[in-house]
Amino acid sequence: MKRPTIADIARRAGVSKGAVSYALNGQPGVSEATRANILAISKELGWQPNSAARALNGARARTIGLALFRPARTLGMEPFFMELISGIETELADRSYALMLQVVADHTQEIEVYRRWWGEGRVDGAFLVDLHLGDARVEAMRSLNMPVVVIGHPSQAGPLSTVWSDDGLAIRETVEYLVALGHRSIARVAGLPRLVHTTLRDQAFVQACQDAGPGRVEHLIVHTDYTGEEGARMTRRLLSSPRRPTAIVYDNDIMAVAGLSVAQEMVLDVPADLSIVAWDDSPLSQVVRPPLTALTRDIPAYGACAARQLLALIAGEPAALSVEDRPATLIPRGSTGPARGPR
Amino acid sequence: MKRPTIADIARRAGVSKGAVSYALNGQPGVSEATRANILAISKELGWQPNSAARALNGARARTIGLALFRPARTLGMEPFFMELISGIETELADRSYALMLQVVADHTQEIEVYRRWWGEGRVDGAFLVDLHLGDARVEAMRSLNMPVVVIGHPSQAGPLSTVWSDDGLAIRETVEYLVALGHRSIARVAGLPRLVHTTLRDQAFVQACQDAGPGRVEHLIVHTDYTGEEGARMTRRLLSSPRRPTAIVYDNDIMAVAGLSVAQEMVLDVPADLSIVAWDDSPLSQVVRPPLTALTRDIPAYGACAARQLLALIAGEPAALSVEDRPATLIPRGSTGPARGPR
DNA sequence: TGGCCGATAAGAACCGGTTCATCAGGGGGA
DNA sequence: TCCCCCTGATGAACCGGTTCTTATCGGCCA
Repeated sequence: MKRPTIADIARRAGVSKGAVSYALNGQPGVSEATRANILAISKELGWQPNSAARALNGARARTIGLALFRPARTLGMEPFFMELISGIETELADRSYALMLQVVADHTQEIEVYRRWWGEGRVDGAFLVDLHLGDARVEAMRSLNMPVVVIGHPSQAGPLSTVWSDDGLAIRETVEYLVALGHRSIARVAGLPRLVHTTLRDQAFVQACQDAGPGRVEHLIVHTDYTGEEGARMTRRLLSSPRRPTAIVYDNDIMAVAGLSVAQEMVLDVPADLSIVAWDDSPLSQVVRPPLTALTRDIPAYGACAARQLLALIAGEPAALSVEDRPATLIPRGSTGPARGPR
Repeated sequence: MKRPTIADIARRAGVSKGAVSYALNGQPGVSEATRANILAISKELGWQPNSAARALNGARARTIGLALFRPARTLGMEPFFMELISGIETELADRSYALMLQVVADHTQEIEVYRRWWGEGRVDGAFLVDLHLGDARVEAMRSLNMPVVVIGHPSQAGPLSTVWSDDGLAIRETVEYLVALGHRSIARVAGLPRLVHTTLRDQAFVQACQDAGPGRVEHLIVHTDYTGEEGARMTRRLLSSPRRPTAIVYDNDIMAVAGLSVAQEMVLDVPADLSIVAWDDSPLSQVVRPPLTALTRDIPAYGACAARQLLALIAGEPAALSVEDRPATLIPRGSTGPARGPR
């Protein structure tokens, strides 16, 4: 009861293997009558192409790789990756591409995994996420000559194709909104300092505050590892300092929620005493009291965009080196309001 | 600049393809001197085995499949799957197995994907999650004869191997705890009614309430789709009813947090007026005020356990049909307390 | 010195497809 | 009537490994 092969079909139909191959692939070289007969027999036998045999002839693996370097625990917390993956999937599923996923312990292992996958012909291309300054993965992927799309800002991506959105714009919008509300001391609780998008957001944040007028807006940035614990700790520190900020912008929703809890624990009213803005919207942000003002973006669409880009690259189609997706937009909710008091 | 093959190595070493194959796979048939030489050359050339060619000889694909039927959006919200996947990954990564992931639109498509993957020899086995009553996937997988591990209770899994934990026990523990705190009216905000684990939890919940003594504890179950919106809506309904429960047990943390917000919005004190318990712990549960009492389990460990089971099945090792993982345990936090008032 | 055995290696077949070169046969044009 | 070309189909080579069969060589023992 083994799986039928094209040789079985050929025998049944009384033709050669070659004819069967042509018939099944819709290629010329067989008459319509024979083709119909072969198709009928293959259906009857329940034939499925063996992808290994096809791959051996230089065909695509029809699979895309994604190695994620994230501690297992944080993966569960951050909706970002799951949403990104589901967005990628929507695009891949249509063309019956699969996604090969592996969680890795560090970037060295990540490179190793990609090298193996590519070397073994298991994937046709891959994504790179969370680029940091001087990222070794860029050079490694370039030398592999594997189709790669970087999900993130092009600045550190070298010759690699990128899909990105303008975080600076979103930060600027946020700062201007807070300044308009009368805030004159704004803090930013940022993510990992080495990541490209963190530094870009940092720069944009500082710039936007300075642009509000010389010495008009005090600004402060602290870095974290994205966890709620760190977010809470940093918030506690900020709120205990003599020059307490009246608004805090967090780099993800987990930290924003943690920060909100700390504020309430310290009997501060949000938004009267403190305004809070979260980067990345999620049900979490909407469910707390007050609901959080958030920078929202369509992450699945972002993933889908990256997938399209990678598929085009793999197909050898002409594709832009860098594709800019829509920037995040500010959704004001209950956690932001006018700054209280004089000054 | 093509990828080197064993033929290239053979030529360089002046030996036959067969000898190279034996040398690279640590099999007898070549002298130690030749083996060392071949290994050196293969390293120098940067040779990688072509997985397609290996698979063609009946070798394993060294890949496991997971097709997920979940609306893209909920995937991002629920930490469960990401944690499960990261747990599976830890086990797979060690043996350099990869995980093939695909998000599907319904169970029919899920079966189709598995049939294709298996037929094409792309995966060696697969997981089945979220079994529902009379699930067509069970029969489909059985007829495919593909190694499969069901993640969930064995009751509907037919002849398929399962990895599960005793949800009933956890529910019972929770109810007994609430009853001991003096609660006499307990509601359960459950998940999708057709899922096996939902009905099992439902039954256990009712049983535990009845076991507290005839007519002693009022109980009520409402079903939802696991979203925060539904959780909020149901909570609002429960709390507005004349016979308001003094404790609510939610089937996930998202709904529990949403429920907490609703309670606070209705100016009820948690836990004085209402006790809240969440199924599945997450940073989310700990970050809100008060932190939620939760049924916590080690989901990554659960996934790792399932992965071990599946790998054993694939290897043809003797494996138990059904493996029971540790049940969830109750972590009391600030959201539960004594029921207020008389009765 | 001849014969036998084990170690080592070569060579070929095979896995299941794709693709190229080749060929038979029939129809049409000169 | 002859020749050419096109269609439909065949058979073989090939992809990159694994594995089985066969061959060679050297050493050991009688």
